[in-house]
Amino acid sequence: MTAQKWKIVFMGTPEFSVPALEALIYEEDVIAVYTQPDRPSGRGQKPTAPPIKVLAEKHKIPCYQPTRLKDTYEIQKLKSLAPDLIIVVAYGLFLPAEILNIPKHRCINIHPSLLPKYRGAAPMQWALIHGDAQTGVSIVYVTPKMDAGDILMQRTLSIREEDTLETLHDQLSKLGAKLLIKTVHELKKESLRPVPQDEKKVTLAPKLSKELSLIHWDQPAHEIFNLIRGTHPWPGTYTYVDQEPLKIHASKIMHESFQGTPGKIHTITKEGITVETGRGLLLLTEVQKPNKKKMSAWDFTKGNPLKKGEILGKKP
RNA sequence: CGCGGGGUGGAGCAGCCUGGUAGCUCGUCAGGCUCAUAACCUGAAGGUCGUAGGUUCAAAUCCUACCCCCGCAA
Repeated sequence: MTAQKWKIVFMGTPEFSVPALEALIYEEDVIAVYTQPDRPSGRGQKPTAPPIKVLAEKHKIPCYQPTRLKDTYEIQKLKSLAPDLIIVVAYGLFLPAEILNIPKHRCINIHPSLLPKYRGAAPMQWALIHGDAQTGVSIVYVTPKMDAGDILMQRTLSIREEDTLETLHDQLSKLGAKLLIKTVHELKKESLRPVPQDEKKVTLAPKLSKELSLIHWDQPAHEIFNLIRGTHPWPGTYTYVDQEPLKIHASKIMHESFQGTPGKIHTITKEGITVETGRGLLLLTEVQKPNKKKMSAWDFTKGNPLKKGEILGKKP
Protein backbone atom coordinates (compact mmCIF):
# COMPACT_ATOMS: atom_id res chain seq x y z
CA MET A 1 0.00 0.00 0.00
CA THR A 2 1.63 3.20 -1.10
CA ALA A 3 -1.13 5.69 -0.60
CA GLN A 4 0.16 9.15 -1.22
CA LYS A 5 0.40 11.54 1.65
CA TRP A 6 -1.98 14.43 1.50
CA LYS A 7 -0.93 18.00 1.90
CA ILE A 8 -2.75 19.13 4.99
CA VAL A 9 -3.33 22.54 6.49
CA PHE A 10 -4.09 22.22 10.20
CA MET A 11 -6.01 24.78 12.21
CA GLY A 12 -6.24 24.49 15.97
CA THR A 13 -5.30 26.25 19.16
CA PRO A 14 -5.64 24.64 22.60
CA GLU A 15 -4.44 21.46 24.21
CA PHE A 16 -7.40 19.60 22.80
CA SER A 17 -6.03 19.90 19.26
CA VAL A 18 -2.57 18.61 20.09
CA PRO A 19 -3.10 14.84 19.70
CA ALA A 20 -4.73 15.41 16.32
CA LEU A 21 -1.85 17.46 15.01
CA GLU A 22 0.68 14.99 16.39
CA ALA A 23 -1.05 12.13 14.61
CA LEU A 24 -1.27 14.06 11.38
CA ILE A 25 2.38 14.99 11.41
CA TYR A 26 3.16 11.32 11.69
CA GLU A 27 0.70 10.13 9.06
CA GLU A 28 0.42 12.88 6.51
CA ASP A 29 2.21 15.90 5.14
CA VAL A 30 1.26 18.89 7.26
CA ILE A 31 2.37 21.87 5.17
CA ALA A 32 1.11 24.66 7.38
CA VAL A 33 -0.47 25.28 10.78
CA TYR A 34 -2.88 28.03 11.68
CA THR A 35 -3.45 28.98 15.26
CA GLN A 36 -4.61 31.96 17.27
CA PRO A 37 -2.19 34.80 17.89
CA ASP A 38 -0.11 34.72 21.05
CA ARG A 39 -2.27 36.20 23.75
CA PRO A 40 -1.49 37.72 27.10
CA SER A 41 -2.29 34.99 29.52
CA GLY A 42 -1.41 33.63 32.89
CA ARG A 43 0.08 35.53 35.76
CA GLY A 44 1.83 38.63 34.58
CA GLN A 45 -0.19 38.64 31.39
CA LYS A 46 2.76 37.68 29.26
CA PRO A 47 2.01 36.84 25.66
CA THR A 48 1.89 33.07 25.49
CA ALA A 49 2.12 30.80 22.47
CA PRO A 50 -0.82 28.43 22.07
CA PRO A 51 0.05 24.71 22.49
CA ILE A 52 -0.40 24.12 18.78
CA LYS A 53 2.20 26.74 17.90
CA VAL A 54 4.68 25.14 20.25
CA LEU A 55 4.15 21.78 18.58
CA ALA A 56 4.39 23.23 15.08
CA GLU A 57 7.66 24.96 15.86
CA LYS A 58 9.07 21.80 17.31
CA HIS A 59 8.45 20.12 13.96
CA LYS A 60 9.53 23.12 11.94
CA ILE A 61 6.16 23.50 10.30
CA PRO A 62 5.25 27.01 9.12
CA CYS A 63 2.85 28.54 11.62
CA TYR A 64 0.48 31.37 10.83
CA GLN A 65 -1.48 33.37 13.39
CA PRO A 66 -3.84 35.74 11.60
CA THR A 67 -6.46 37.56 13.63
CA ARG A 68 -9.04 36.90 10.93
CA LEU A 69 -9.29 34.77 7.83
CA LYS A 70 -11.85 36.75 5.90
CA ASP A 71 -9.21 38.81 4.24
CA THR A 72 -8.01 38.79 0.65
CA TYR A 73 -4.41 38.32 1.62
CA GLU A 74 -5.12 35.35 3.86
CA ILE A 75 -7.34 33.72 1.31
CA GLN A 76 -4.73 34.10 -1.39
CA LYS A 77 -2.10 32.64 0.86
CA LEU A 78 -4.25 29.60 1.57
CA LYS A 79 -4.88 29.11 -2.13
CA SER A 80 -1.19 29.25 -2.87
CA LEU A 81 -0.59 26.51 -0.32
CA ALA A 82 -2.89 24.33 -2.43
CA PRO A 83 -3.80 21.92 0.38
CA ASP A 84 -5.60 18.65 -0.26
CA LEU A 85 -7.50 19.07 2.98
CA ILE A 86 -7.94 21.55 5.79
CA ILE A 87 -8.48 20.10 9.23
CA VAL A 88 -9.99 22.24 11.96
CA VAL A 89 -9.81 21.26 15.62
CA ALA A 90 -10.89 23.83 18.15
CA TYR A 91 -9.34 26.66 16.18
CA GLY A 92 -11.46 29.41 17.62
CA LEU A 93 -11.75 31.42 14.42
CA PHE A 94 -14.65 31.35 12.04
CA LEU A 95 -13.85 30.00 8.59
CA PRO A 96 -15.41 32.19 5.90
CA ALA A 97 -17.24 30.45 3.08
CA GLU A 98 -14.58 31.46 0.55
CA ILE A 99 -12.12 29.17 2.25
CA LEU A 100 -14.26 26.06 2.49
CA ASN A 101 -13.72 25.05 -1.12
CA ILE A 102 -10.07 25.88 -1.45
CA PRO A 103 -8.80 22.40 -0.53
CA LYS A 104 -9.47 19.63 -3.04
CA HIS A 105 -11.22 17.64 -0.38
CA ARG A 106 -12.76 20.52 1.51
CA CYS A 107 -12.46 21.22 5.23
CA ILE A 108 -13.24 18.84 8.05
CA ASN A 109 -13.64 19.35 11.76
CA ILE A 110 -13.40 17.26 14.91
CA HIS A 111 -16.22 17.95 17.33
CA PRO A 112 -16.29 16.29 20.78
CA SER A 113 -19.91 15.20 20.85
CA LEU A 114 -22.30 12.91 19.04
CA LEU A 115 -23.63 15.46 16.58
CA PRO A 116 -26.27 16.71 16.09
CA LYS A 117 -26.26 16.67 19.87
CA TYR A 118 -24.35 19.50 21.53
CA ARG A 119 -23.41 21.87 18.77
CA GLY A 120 -21.35 24.73 20.09
CA ALA A 121 -18.47 25.63 22.32
CA ALA A 122 -18.87 23.41 25.36
CA PRO A 123 -20.13 19.96 24.32
CA MET A 124 -18.09 17.97 26.81
CA GLN A 125 -19.12 20.17 29.70
CA TRP A 126 -22.81 19.84 28.92
CA ALA A 127 -22.64 16.09 28.43
CA LEU A 128 -21.29 15.79 31.96
CA ILE A 129 -23.60 18.38 33.48
CA HIS A 130 -26.58 16.55 32.04
CA GLY A 131 -25.24 13.30 33.42
CA ASP A 132 -25.16 11.58 30.02
CA ALA A 133 -24.06 7.97 30.04
CA GLN A 134 -22.19 8.36 26.82
CA THR A 135 -20.82 10.89 24.43
CA GLY A 136 -18.33 10.72 21.59
CA VAL A 137 -16.58 12.48 18.76
CA SER A 138 -17.81 13.37 15.30
CA ILE A 139 -15.83 14.25 12.21
CA VAL A 140 -17.89 16.59 10.06
CA TYR A 141 -17.49 18.81 7.07
CA VAL A 142 -17.08 22.45 7.91
CA THR A 143 -20.00 24.54 6.73
CA PRO A 144 -20.87 28.19 7.15
CA LYS A 145 -23.21 27.18 9.93
CA MET A 146 -21.50 26.18 13.16
CA ASP A 147 -21.05 22.41 13.61
CA ALA A 148 -23.81 21.68 11.12
CA GLY A 149 -21.93 19.84 8.38
CA ASP A 150 -22.51 16.28 7.19
CA ILE A 151 -21.07 13.59 9.42
CA LEU A 152 -18.16 11.64 8.02
CA MET A 153 -17.44 9.42 10.98
CA GLN A 154 -18.49 9.09 14.56
CA ARG A 155 -17.38 7.14 17.62
CA THR A 156 -19.07 6.85 20.98
CA LEU A 157 -17.41 6.83 24.36
CA SER A 158 -19.09 5.84 27.56
CA ILE A 159 -18.80 8.29 30.41
CA ARG A 160 -17.69 6.82 33.69
CA GLU A 161 -18.90 7.96 37.08
CA GLU A 162 -15.43 9.17 37.96
CA ASP A 163 -14.94 11.16 34.77
CA THR A 164 -14.58 14.89 35.00
CA LEU A 165 -14.18 17.47 32.29
CA GLU A 166 -10.45 16.95 32.57
CA THR A 167 -10.46 13.20 31.98
CA LEU A 168 -13.18 13.33 29.37
CA HIS A 169 -11.35 16.06 27.49
CA ASP A 170 -8.26 13.92 27.49
CA GLN A 171 -10.00 10.82 26.23
CA LEU A 172 -12.01 12.56 23.56
CA SER A 173 -9.06 14.46 22.26
CA LYS A 174 -7.15 11.21 21.77
CA LEU A 175 -10.13 9.39 20.36
CA GLY A 176 -10.71 12.28 18.01
CA ALA A 177 -7.14 12.10 16.76
CA LYS A 178 -7.47 8.39 16.02
CA LEU A 179 -10.76 8.82 14.27
CA LEU A 180 -9.37 11.69 12.27
CA ILE A 181 -6.57 9.58 10.84
CA LYS A 182 -9.06 6.89 9.99
CA THR A 183 -11.30 9.43 8.31
CA VAL A 184 -8.46 10.70 6.18
CA HIS A 185 -7.64 7.15 5.09
CA GLU A 186 -11.25 6.53 4.20
CA LEU A 187 -11.47 9.81 2.34
CA LYS A 188 -8.53 8.75 0.21
CA LYS A 189 -10.32 5.52 -0.62
CA GLU A 190 -13.43 7.51 -1.30
CA SER A 191 -15.35 5.01 0.74
CA LEU A 192 -17.19 7.40 2.99
CA ARG A 193 -20.81 8.38 2.64
CA PRO A 194 -21.34 11.53 4.70
CA VAL A 195 -24.63 11.59 6.56
CA PRO A 196 -26.54 14.84 6.98
CA GLN A 197 -27.40 15.79 10.53
CA ASP A 198 -30.97 15.37 11.64
CA GLU A 199 -31.96 18.96 12.31
CA LYS A 200 -34.78 17.82 14.57
CA LYS A 201 -32.30 16.33 16.99
CA VAL A 202 -30.05 19.35 17.25
CA THR A 203 -29.19 20.51 20.75
CA LEU A 204 -26.87 23.31 21.70
CA ALA A 205 -23.95 23.42 24.08
CA PRO A 206 -23.21 27.07 24.61
CA LYS A 207 -20.17 28.36 26.41
CA LEU A 208 -20.56 28.06 30.16
CA SER A 209 -21.64 31.19 31.93
CA LYS A 210 -20.18 32.48 35.14
CA GLU A 211 -23.46 32.30 37.05
CA LEU A 212 -23.58 28.60 36.38
CA SER A 213 -20.61 27.94 38.60
CA LEU A 214 -22.35 28.95 41.82
CA ILE A 215 -23.72 25.89 43.57
CA HIS A 216 -27.41 25.92 44.36
CA TRP A 217 -27.80 23.59 47.29
CA ASP A 218 -31.52 23.22 46.80
CA GLN A 219 -30.83 21.16 43.71
CA PRO A 220 -30.60 17.37 43.98
CA ALA A 221 -27.22 15.95 45.00
CA HIS A 222 -26.66 14.24 41.67
CA GLU A 223 -27.18 17.46 39.73
CA ILE A 224 -24.68 19.31 41.86
CA PHE A 225 -22.31 16.39 41.50
CA ASN A 226 -22.61 16.55 37.72
CA LEU A 227 -22.06 20.29 37.67
CA ILE A 228 -18.91 19.91 39.72
CA ARG A 229 -17.37 17.25 37.51
CA GLY A 230 -18.57 18.89 34.32
CA THR A 231 -16.75 22.11 35.11
CA HIS A 232 -13.63 20.69 36.71
CA PRO A 233 -11.03 22.09 36.48
CA TRP A 234 -12.45 24.93 34.43
CA PRO A 235 -14.27 27.11 35.30
CA GLY A 236 -15.06 25.16 38.43
CA THR A 237 -17.88 25.54 40.93
CA TYR A 238 -17.99 27.33 44.21
CA THR A 239 -20.08 28.04 47.25
CA TYR A 240 -19.70 30.38 50.19
CA VAL A 241 -18.25 29.50 53.57
CA ASP A 242 -18.08 32.23 56.15
CA GLN A 243 -18.84 34.85 53.51
CA GLU A 244 -15.84 33.66 51.54
CA PRO A 245 -16.03 31.85 48.23
CA LEU A 246 -14.86 28.25 48.30
CA LYS A 247 -14.17 26.39 45.10
CA ILE A 248 -15.32 22.78 45.03
CA HIS A 249 -13.11 20.49 43.01
CA ALA A 250 -14.48 17.06 43.69
CA SER A 251 -17.49 15.49 45.32
CA LYS A 252 -19.26 12.22 45.81
CA ILE A 253 -22.92 11.37 46.17
CA MET A 254 -23.58 9.85 49.58
CA HIS A 255 -27.33 9.53 49.59
CA GLU A 256 -29.84 10.01 46.77
CA SER A 257 -32.98 10.83 48.68
CA PHE A 258 -32.09 12.31 52.06
CA GLN A 259 -34.32 15.24 52.92
CA GLY A 260 -32.69 17.96 54.93
CA THR A 261 -31.83 21.63 54.89
CA PRO A 262 -30.09 22.53 51.63
CA GLY A 263 -26.54 23.68 52.29
CA LYS A 264 -26.40 22.43 55.88
CA ILE A 265 -23.28 20.63 56.97
CA HIS A 266 -24.39 17.14 57.86
CA THR A 267 -21.12 15.61 59.05
CA ILE A 268 -17.41 16.17 58.85
CA THR A 269 -15.11 13.19 58.50
CA LYS A 270 -11.73 12.36 57.06
CA GLU A 271 -13.52 11.62 53.80
CA GLY A 272 -14.68 15.21 53.63
CA ILE A 273 -17.62 17.46 54.36
CA THR A 274 -21.06 15.99 53.85
CA VAL A 275 -23.68 18.55 52.89
CA GLU A 276 -27.45 18.31 52.75
CA THR A 277 -29.00 19.22 49.42
CA GLY A 278 -32.45 19.62 47.96
CA ARG A 279 -32.51 15.84 47.70
CA GLY A 280 -29.73 13.62 48.95
CA LEU A 281 -26.36 14.11 50.58
CA LEU A 282 -23.24 15.29 48.81
CA LEU A 283 -19.73 14.69 50.13
CA LEU A 284 -17.27 17.42 49.27
CA THR A 285 -13.84 15.89 49.04
CA GLU A 286 -11.57 18.49 47.47
CA VAL A 287 -11.86 22.23 47.90
CA GLN A 288 -9.88 25.39 47.40
CA LYS A 289 -9.95 28.80 49.02
CA PRO A 290 -9.07 31.89 47.01
CA ASN A 291 -5.30 32.37 46.95
CA LYS A 292 -4.84 28.90 48.34
CA LYS A 293 -3.91 25.59 46.92
CA LYS A 294 -6.35 22.85 46.29
CA MET A 295 -6.68 20.67 49.37
CA SER A 296 -8.73 17.86 50.77
CA ALA A 297 -11.88 18.97 52.53
CA TRP A 298 -10.59 17.35 55.71
CA ASP A 299 -7.42 19.45 55.63
CA PHE A 300 -9.54 22.49 54.97
CA THR A 301 -11.47 22.00 58.17
CA LYS A 302 -8.23 22.04 60.18
CA GLY A 303 -7.41 25.67 59.53
CA ASN A 304 -11.00 26.72 58.91
CA PRO A 305 -13.07 25.28 61.70
CA LEU A 306 -16.54 24.44 60.43
CA LYS A 307 -19.41 23.61 62.64
CA LYS A 308 -21.76 20.78 62.02
CA GLY A 309 -25.08 22.38 61.19
CA GLU A 310 -23.57 25.45 59.59
CA ILE A 311 -25.21 26.48 56.34
CA LEU A 312 -23.10 26.79 53.22
CA GLY A 313 -23.80 29.07 50.33
CA LYS A 314 -24.74 32.23 52.20
CA LYS A 315 -23.59 35.13 50.10
CA PRO A 316 -21.65 37.98 51.67
C1' C B 1 5.85 46.84 34.00
C1' G B 2 -2.30 44.05 34.28
C1' C B 3 -4.50 43.42 39.64
C1' G B 4 -4.02 40.74 44.15
C1' G B 5 -2.80 36.79 48.06
C1' G B 6 0.80 33.48 50.20
C1' G B 7 5.56 30.49 51.77
C1' U B 8 5.62 29.25 60.16
C1' G B 9 7.24 21.02 63.03
C1' G B 10 4.17 15.77 58.51
C1' A B 11 -1.16 18.56 56.97
C1' G B 12 -4.29 23.00 57.38
C1' C B 13 -3.94 27.69 59.89
C1' A B 14 -2.84 31.89 63.85
C1' G B 15 1.07 35.16 65.29
C1' C B 16 3.52 40.18 61.72
C1' C B 17 0.26 46.35 61.90
C1' U B 18 1.98 47.88 67.87
C1' G B 19 9.94 43.67 67.44
C1' G B 20 11.34 40.58 73.28
C1' U B 21 9.84 32.27 75.53
C1' A B 22 6.89 29.05 68.73
C1' G B 23 0.56 29.13 69.37
C1' C B 24 -4.21 26.48 67.38
C1' U B 25 -6.89 22.27 65.02
C1' C B 26 -5.13 17.64 63.31
C1' G B 27 -1.52 13.78 62.16
C1' U B 28 2.48 10.60 64.12
C1' C B 29 4.64 7.73 68.37
C1' A B 30 4.07 5.85 73.51
C1' G B 31 0.82 4.91 77.53
C1' G B 32 -4.26 4.87 79.67
C1' C B 33 -9.69 4.15 79.47
C1' U B 34 -12.99 0.88 76.81
C1' C B 35 -16.15 -5.37 74.58
C1' A B 36 -14.34 -2.09 70.93
C1' U B 37 -13.24 2.36 68.07
C1' A B 38 -12.09 6.79 63.41
C1' A B 39 -14.42 8.42 70.37
C1' C B 40 -12.15 10.06 75.10
C1' C B 41 -7.76 10.99 78.69
C1' U B 42 -2.27 11.50 79.51
C1' G B 43 2.51 12.19 77.76
C1' A B 44 6.37 12.58 73.86
C1' A B 45 8.98 13.46 69.46
C1' G B 46 9.19 16.93 65.54
C1' G B 47 10.33 23.89 63.31
C1' U B 48 17.55 27.09 60.34
C1' C B 49 9.54 30.73 60.76
C1' G B 50 11.14 30.31 51.65
C1' U B 51 16.59 32.28 50.54
C1' A B 52 20.37 36.16 51.08
C1' G B 53 21.57 40.64 53.09
C1' G B 54 20.29 45.14 56.20
C1' U B 55 18.34 47.95 60.74
C1' U B 56 18.41 46.68 66.13
C1' C B 57 20.71 45.09 72.59
C1' A B 58 17.01 41.78 70.32
C1' A B 59 13.70 39.99 63.99
C1' A B 60 8.62 34.98 62.23
C1' U B 61 7.57 40.28 63.15
C1' C B 62 10.64 46.31 60.32
C1' C B 63 13.70 47.40 55.33
C1' U B 64 15.93 45.58 50.49
C1' A B 65 16.77 41.90 46.76
C1' C B 66 15.84 37.11 44.94
C1' C B 67 13.38 32.10 44.53
C1' C B 68 8.87 29.28 44.64
C1' C B 69 3.42 28.84 44.99
C1' C B 70 -1.64 30.50 44.32
C1' G B 71 -6.34 33.59 43.08
C1' C B 72 -8.48 37.14 39.42
C1' A B 73 -7.96 37.68 34.38
C1' A B 74 -7.36 35.18 29.54
